Amino acid sequence: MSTPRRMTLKDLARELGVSTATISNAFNRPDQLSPALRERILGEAKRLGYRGPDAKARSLRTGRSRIIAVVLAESLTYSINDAVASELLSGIAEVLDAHGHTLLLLSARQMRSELPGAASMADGYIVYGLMPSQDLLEPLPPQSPLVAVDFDVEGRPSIHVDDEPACYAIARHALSRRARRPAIINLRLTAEPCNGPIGADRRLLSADQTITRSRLSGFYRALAEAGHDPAGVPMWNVEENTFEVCAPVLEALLDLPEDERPDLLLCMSDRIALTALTLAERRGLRVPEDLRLTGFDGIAEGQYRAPRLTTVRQDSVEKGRMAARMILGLIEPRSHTLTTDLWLGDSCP
Amino acid sequence: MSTPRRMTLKDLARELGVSTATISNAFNRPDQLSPALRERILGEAKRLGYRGPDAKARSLRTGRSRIIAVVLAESLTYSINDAVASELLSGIAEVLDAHGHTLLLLSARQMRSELPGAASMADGYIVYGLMPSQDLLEPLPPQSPLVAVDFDVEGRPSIHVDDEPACYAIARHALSRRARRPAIINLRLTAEPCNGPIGADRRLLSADQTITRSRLSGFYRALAEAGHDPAGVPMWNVEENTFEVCAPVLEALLDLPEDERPDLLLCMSDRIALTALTLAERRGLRVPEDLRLTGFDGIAEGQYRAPRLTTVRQDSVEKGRMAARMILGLIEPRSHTLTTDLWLGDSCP
DNA sequence: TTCGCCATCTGGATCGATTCAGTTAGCTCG
DNA sequence: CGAGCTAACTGAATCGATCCAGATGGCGAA
Repeated sequence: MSTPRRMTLKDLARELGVSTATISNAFNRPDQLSPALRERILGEAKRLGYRGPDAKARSLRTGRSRIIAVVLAESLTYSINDAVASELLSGIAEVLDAHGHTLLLLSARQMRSELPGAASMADGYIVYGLMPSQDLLEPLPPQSPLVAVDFDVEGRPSIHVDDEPACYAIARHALSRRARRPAIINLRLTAEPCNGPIGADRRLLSADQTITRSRLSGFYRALAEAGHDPAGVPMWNVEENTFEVCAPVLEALLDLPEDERPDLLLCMSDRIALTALTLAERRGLRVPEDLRLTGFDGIAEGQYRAPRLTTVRQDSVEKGRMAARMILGLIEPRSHTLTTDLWLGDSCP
Repeated sequence: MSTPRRMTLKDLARELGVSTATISNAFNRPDQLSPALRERILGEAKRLGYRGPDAKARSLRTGRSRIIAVVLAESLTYSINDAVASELLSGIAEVLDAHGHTLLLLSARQMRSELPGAASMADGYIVYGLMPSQDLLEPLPPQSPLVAVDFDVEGRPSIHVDDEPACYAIARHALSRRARRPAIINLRLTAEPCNGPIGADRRLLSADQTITRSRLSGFYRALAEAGHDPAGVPMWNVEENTFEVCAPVLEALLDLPEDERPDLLLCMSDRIALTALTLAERRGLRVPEDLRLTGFDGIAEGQYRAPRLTTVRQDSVEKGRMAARMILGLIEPRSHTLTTDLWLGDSCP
């Protein structure tokens, strides 16, 4: 006889001899009916195994699903297994949960012309770190709220940290002690994959990823100020902010003959810097004596290792909270730039 | 004047002079109408800006939402920023996406008596690594499919790896070279938090987390076989599989006087072992000469560092794929145990 | 010619709630 | 006493699709 059809609000109304509107009110608007009746309804509901109004029906009727979709750049593996992204997500989840919403996870590669499954029914979209040039946002319902994190979308609010000044500051600090041969290790520049050294032709101007461009621009400013020709400073690219992708690139760099090997690495993330640290130690290079390193993000691991990482601390949890509040309409949707702190560690004293 | 009301299937039908059923078929059942008409409908739909059938309405009518919820133990911060969990998630996402489903993320702490927001409308639930004793699953709709990963739920399919034999094998290998003072570092044992050394009273029998119990039991078997009294082997607990939570515990352990300090650490995860490795190096302890280490999971980072980690490799991506296939009904829902590989590295040769 | 069949298309009931515009009863107040 | 008001509750339309049970027409076979 299969399943005995889930009990509906109407069944419960019939059972209790009241109208469906009253049942609905008992669940959603306590002030619309007498406490006594409400008690009786909720009690009977529990007794009869009615599990509350059906979410699918409610979302059709009200037009709201209580789902917020988070669109992550790249694959989920990459985006999720990353201290920064996971802090962002937990900040988002914290606020959503406190307001009865849930989080749908989408990766950029799912942004085909038609959104998969239920993605189109989200009440809003938080989009994290896409490349502006890839126009992946077209399939999103144009009317729904959208907040961009770490990049910009024309006409939409976005949340950033002060990447440029922060990178200027950390690079300035690093260059206050003379560097014979500084180098920049940067995160993905463009949609086109590229691991390894980058020629001057494919640099700042072509940088598509917003944070990469801002951070780079901060580094350049400090380098120029310190008397280096930014265009002449070696730059190496890593496609993904993971140990396994960074490692080969950094190994190639560290295996350069001593007179070509950089003595200062301005890294665009702590993950890169920590990978460099691990690989340097393995080669018997001393940090900071033989190699100085700066990071970005301020992830916990960087502060536990010896030497402690010199880095820029950003509060990704707060970034997530703010994005969520904005998408829920708890604060005015308007672009924000959060501040960061310079953490002087031992990797670049 | 607000928004000019989203165009509906009915509007499109009127516009084209066909029935709504035909429009619906054009989108969902191409074989139910002539190719020519279908062409015309899809063309006109695009021209008029009709973005396809509304997901909310569809899910009410069909009873399916195309959403699969993944319930993660603990907070999202902890669960997500973990190589194993993120591999699991990406395996799940890969399969879901290929079949037009999307992934809703829930944390165990959201499992209150009423599921938040749209969580109750999921078509199925994949639950990861909860403690069986905390009965968090009660709020889930009892009829919907459920797959448990890394633990068991009465009467439901689950997916495991062969924790016990794998841990037996790696401990047996580790103990084949005489250990003066082995110790076990294990993941959370019970719902009640506990970081640090654990007395014999709160051990195997009280272990609530399924994988902890299985792994521990494998270690015990090998220890007993090697002539150690398992109950006498020091055991230290870490609450979370993160650098920042493991570090203080391991620091306390490594700072013991030399004659009390373990010379072999059987760790329940690579994260623990890698943290131990980092902290040991910082103290000038040589691995494996002064301290031997084994891990579990086979995460990438462990194979890049020197010394390479001796560990048990499990395929978490495949675990995720299998869970997703099961929940979508692509394979028979039945408990599975995946096999693992022993990877002999240099941390415990 | 007539019958049956298939391909194609249609009408309308239905999914399970929410919500708005009432209705009723009880109470207050001049 | 009766008008007016409010609190408490109701009936029915509605959200936007899906999908069953037909209706229609054209074509081939007997």
